[in-house]
Amino acid sequence: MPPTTIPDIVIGRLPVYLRALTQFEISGNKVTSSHEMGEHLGISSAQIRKDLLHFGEFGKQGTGYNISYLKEQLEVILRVNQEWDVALVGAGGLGNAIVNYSGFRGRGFRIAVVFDNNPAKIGQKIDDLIVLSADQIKTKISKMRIRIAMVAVPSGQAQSVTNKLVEAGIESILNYAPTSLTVPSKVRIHHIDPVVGLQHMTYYM
Amino acid sequence: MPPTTIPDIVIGRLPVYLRALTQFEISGNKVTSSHEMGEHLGISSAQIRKDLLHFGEFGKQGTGYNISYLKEQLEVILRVNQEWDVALVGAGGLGNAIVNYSGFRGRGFRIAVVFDNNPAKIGQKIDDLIVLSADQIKTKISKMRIRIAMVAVPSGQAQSVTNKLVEAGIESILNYAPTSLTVPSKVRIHHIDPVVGLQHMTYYM
DNA sequence: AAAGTAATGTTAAGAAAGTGACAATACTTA
DNA sequence: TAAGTATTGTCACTTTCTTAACATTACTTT
Repeated sequence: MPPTTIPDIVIGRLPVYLRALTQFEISGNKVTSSHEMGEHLGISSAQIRKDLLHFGEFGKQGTGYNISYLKEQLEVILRVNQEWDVALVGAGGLGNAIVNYSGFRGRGFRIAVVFDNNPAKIGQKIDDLIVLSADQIKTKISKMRIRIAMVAVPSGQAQSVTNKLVEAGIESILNYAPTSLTVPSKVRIHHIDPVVGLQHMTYYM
Repeated sequence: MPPTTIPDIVIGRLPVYLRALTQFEISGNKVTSSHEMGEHLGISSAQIRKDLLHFGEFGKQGTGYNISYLKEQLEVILRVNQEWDVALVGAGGLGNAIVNYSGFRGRGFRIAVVFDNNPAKIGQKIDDLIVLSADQIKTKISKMRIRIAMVAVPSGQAQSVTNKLVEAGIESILNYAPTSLTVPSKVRIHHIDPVVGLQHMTYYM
């Protein structure tokens, strides 16, 4: 199954399926169906079946999907059957919240290092991690072989920080700054902007 | 131009266009083009023109788009030419970061009230706001006529909090908990889950 | 054991979204 | 002023995505 042929929009739904399966598992269920998942997520059952079929046959006709098995398979597909070290730039309020956020662990990610350019922040501890100077981004990330980073600095600094990260060899960036960023095409980027979601909804109000 | 006929996916891109225009404006530009915007956002110029044309003719042939004019128009379309009061449930690390986040102001939103169910948190001040008991969600939201809420509580409590919000008359919810939520069809919901973005990217790594 | 029920895997049709091309228009330069 | 350049508004085409339908398979009940 060559990954190149699978639409990106399908890949984007897999983490949502994975999250739903975790919920079902916590509820004590062993088996689910495309219908149940679709109901829960507001997606048609046909779409879920078709999406999964891009990667193999994970269900049993007449029965449905074994939750823990399908979960494992999705974790392998999404490469989160391992834990990725992630670098965080920005140790302000948002950065602190990100480090203390418990939702990364157990879903494939671990904040391994934090940078900031504010001398008052450097050297301070955030939950086990000592904040390093932004000057060390390149050396530290190279040395630690970190491939994923999060940007949680003010908009004005986001592009220059991103440039440093790219230079350091980062391949994927999660950007919390409310600004678009320019990166080489080989670097993947995702944006977390709550206002985009809010404005999308106010259109309908 | 009847709003009902405009695809939701188009609406979803408007906040991104608006954000880009703000960036251009900060850079001191007065005029932009669909080509420049597309370049900046990684979207084709034809798509941007087509999206905007759903709402009217905002550009001038040969010249491009006046940034401040197009910005104003998008703000009107998205209903953010006003400031919406937003209720926040959850005064933990994430809730604190949300209240202190400066990115809502100036983009149409203001955190107007904060709730938590932890007695240790109730009565505490977060940046001008006093944390109220979650028991007051219904009365307070009704009284203040708040229509938008954010959920920043642990996954296990997210659904019950959401139910309360819906009962209080909330129309749009921004959910920070890493879980899907069930709401009546009249209620709009958006999810902020950083792990979904990360897992989307690790697929390609 | 047979009939009934449930759910997948799979295909084809339909719907939606995106792209390319170009006439019309505005500005710029010689 | 005339020619050249830039860029929108717009349409038709192409590609992509979604949905509906159903044969096949597995389980459940009588």
